[in-house]
Amino acid sequence: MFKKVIIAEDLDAMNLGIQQVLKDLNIEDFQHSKFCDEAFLKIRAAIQQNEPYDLLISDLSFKTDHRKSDIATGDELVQKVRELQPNIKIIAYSVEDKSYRIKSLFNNAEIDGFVLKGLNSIEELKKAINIISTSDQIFISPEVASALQEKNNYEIDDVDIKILKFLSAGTSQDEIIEIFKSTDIKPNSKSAVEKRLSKLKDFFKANNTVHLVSITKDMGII
Amino acid sequence: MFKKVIIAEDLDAMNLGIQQVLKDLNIEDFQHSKFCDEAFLKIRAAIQQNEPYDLLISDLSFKTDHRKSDIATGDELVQKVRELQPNIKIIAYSVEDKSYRIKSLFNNAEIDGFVLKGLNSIEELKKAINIISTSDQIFISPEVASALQEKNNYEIDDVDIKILKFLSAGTSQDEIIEIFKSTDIKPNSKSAVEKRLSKLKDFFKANNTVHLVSITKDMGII
DNA sequence: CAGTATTTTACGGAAATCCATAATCAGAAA
DNA sequence: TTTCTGATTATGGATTTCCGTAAAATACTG
Repeated sequence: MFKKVIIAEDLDAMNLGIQQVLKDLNIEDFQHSKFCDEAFLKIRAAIQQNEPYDLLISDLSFKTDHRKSDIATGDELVQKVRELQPNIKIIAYSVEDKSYRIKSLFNNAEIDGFVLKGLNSIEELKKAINIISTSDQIFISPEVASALQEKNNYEIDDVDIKILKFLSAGTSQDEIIEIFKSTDIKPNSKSAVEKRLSKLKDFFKANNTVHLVSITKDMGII
Repeated sequence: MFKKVIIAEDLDAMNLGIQQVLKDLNIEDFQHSKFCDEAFLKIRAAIQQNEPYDLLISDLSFKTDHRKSDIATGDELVQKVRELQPNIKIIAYSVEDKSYRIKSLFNNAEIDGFVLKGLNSIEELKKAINIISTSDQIFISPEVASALQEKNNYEIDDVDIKILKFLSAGTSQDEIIEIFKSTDIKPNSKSAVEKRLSKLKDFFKANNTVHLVSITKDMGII
């Protein structure tokens, strides 16, 4: 079982629930952080003191802080922690149920577990901790387990996401092309951007650009 | 102080926090529901048994249920409860920080308090309960208090929202006009819809329709 | 190197939208 | 009734997006 655990979660009411889980599992040594960068600093300090954490339990969405913080989202935190301490176990604990984002957490940050905050998430969190502490298996809440099986035949790349983000920020296609040209982004012709958009609309079954942006916003891609 | 309280909140981990608050305030008689319609039925039953609730603490967003439910969101719940039992006190307890939606809760459902889930929301919830139980004042978390002061000089009406919703669902302007004509919605000419859109873009400082839908989605209007 | 495939770019017409102006209509006031 | 006012509708042209086709550039293969 894990000896030393850190929790990154900003909602105080939610923190109580997680701490209850750890107490039930007889894990005494845990800290929690309400801010992403604070959590990161604690993890780094623990490594330097030769007493690294075994487990990070992290929320994904944090209230945007008044002070400007280096790490704003749980996704970033998890990513950076994985780079800093490759052997730490990570559980994401979130209401996020968009398969695209969950899959990306497993693939990119190589998290070990994903627990969906929900009606019985406390029990699920316990189960996740048990499984992950005793084996190298991953855990994922049953409601979203299908996310990992979906195979995206078509891969959405960085440029696609850039285009979508610009569109949702009110940039016209022509302006996007200008920006791409001036910042040396590879395919920057009118037709290239148009073709990408058309592929995206096809992929997401969107009737038009407005619809496309609406869908991808809902999915949490942008 | 309140004698009988009901909580509508689906996340089990969050429930623990709220219950802690009630215990701290020596409120013994409370129930919680994980589903909106369940909460509504309990409130109605309590009235029929002549033991109505004094206070409803409700979340706003609920996981969409597998079973189809009559009441899907906290907004609806709060609205219906207010109609059913006008004298009940209602506190909304949510991460929602969009001023438009908060204002609408106070104006339409006449909630008595709004507590923003956050770093210190447990203390705020206590304070809210204290204030509301002893007076007819309203309570609103300081971070979002400004929501009530903003005066929208321009009022967005139902038709505006219908248009925005259709747009974000991929309906073209022409199709919207068709739909409006066939369902007898008052201004249903091409130019009327265009004019409304242009006003909306002006109001929300949107560069184009994609931007407009993106902004209004972010604001929680659609 | 020649030949083939894939990607990127170019072009052009159709469709949709954007936007300003003018005509029409309905209700209120004179 | 007439006149005024504001709201709705109509019209037309500029701009943007949409979408297919084709040329050009690049990569890949034997």
